[in-house]
Amino acid sequence: MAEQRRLAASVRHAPMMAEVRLVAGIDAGFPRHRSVTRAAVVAMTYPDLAVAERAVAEVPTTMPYIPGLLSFRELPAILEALAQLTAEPDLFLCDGQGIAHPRRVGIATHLGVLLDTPSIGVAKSRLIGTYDEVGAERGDWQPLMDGIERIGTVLRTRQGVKPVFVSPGHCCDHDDAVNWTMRCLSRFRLPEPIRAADRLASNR
DNA sequence: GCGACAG
DNA sequence: ATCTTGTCGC
Repeated sequence: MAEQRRLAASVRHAPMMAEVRLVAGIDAGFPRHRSVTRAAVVAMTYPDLAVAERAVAEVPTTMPYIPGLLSFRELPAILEALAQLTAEPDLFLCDGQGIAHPRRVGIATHLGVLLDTPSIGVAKSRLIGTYDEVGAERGDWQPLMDGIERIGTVLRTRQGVKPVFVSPGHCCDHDDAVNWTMRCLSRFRLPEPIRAADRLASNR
């Protein structure tokens, strides 16, 4: 937690200005008894969303899952996979929270700060925060709040499915987080880069 | 002391 | 996250 408080001081949120040509999805899986962590990175061109490069890495699991400390469990494998990547993505989409975290350093933020690259957290469920019911249409959203502070957005990415929890990771703002999530969507609940990384990290 | 709790 | 059986919709 002390490390997270230190990282929090380096986080920047300002509207993204640089153009995005390559978006990378990040995810991790735990094959056979969780003793191994497998991370996957899939870089896609934008706006075509065509796979440009992929990387997978496996490392021994060293930490249990502890709510609020997820990045320390998954980042070692993720950094290993990123080291194998030839290209340098302009933006990272991570499976998990950005600043929608007790100390504002979810896995997307942690990764973004380490790489000093724009990143966005797209989580399938809530870690912290309160929000009002979200409209049923694709694109409908509600701010995710922690007291008086806005920490993210609860976004309906598709009609008839549970909304996702989007939050800025590093070097972007709430609008960027929502806009880039929407731009990387096809016909499913999660953005294409994350879906691709998800499949690579698990199996199939 | 009692719940809540990304993946 | 992972496991596992069954059901729903296109």
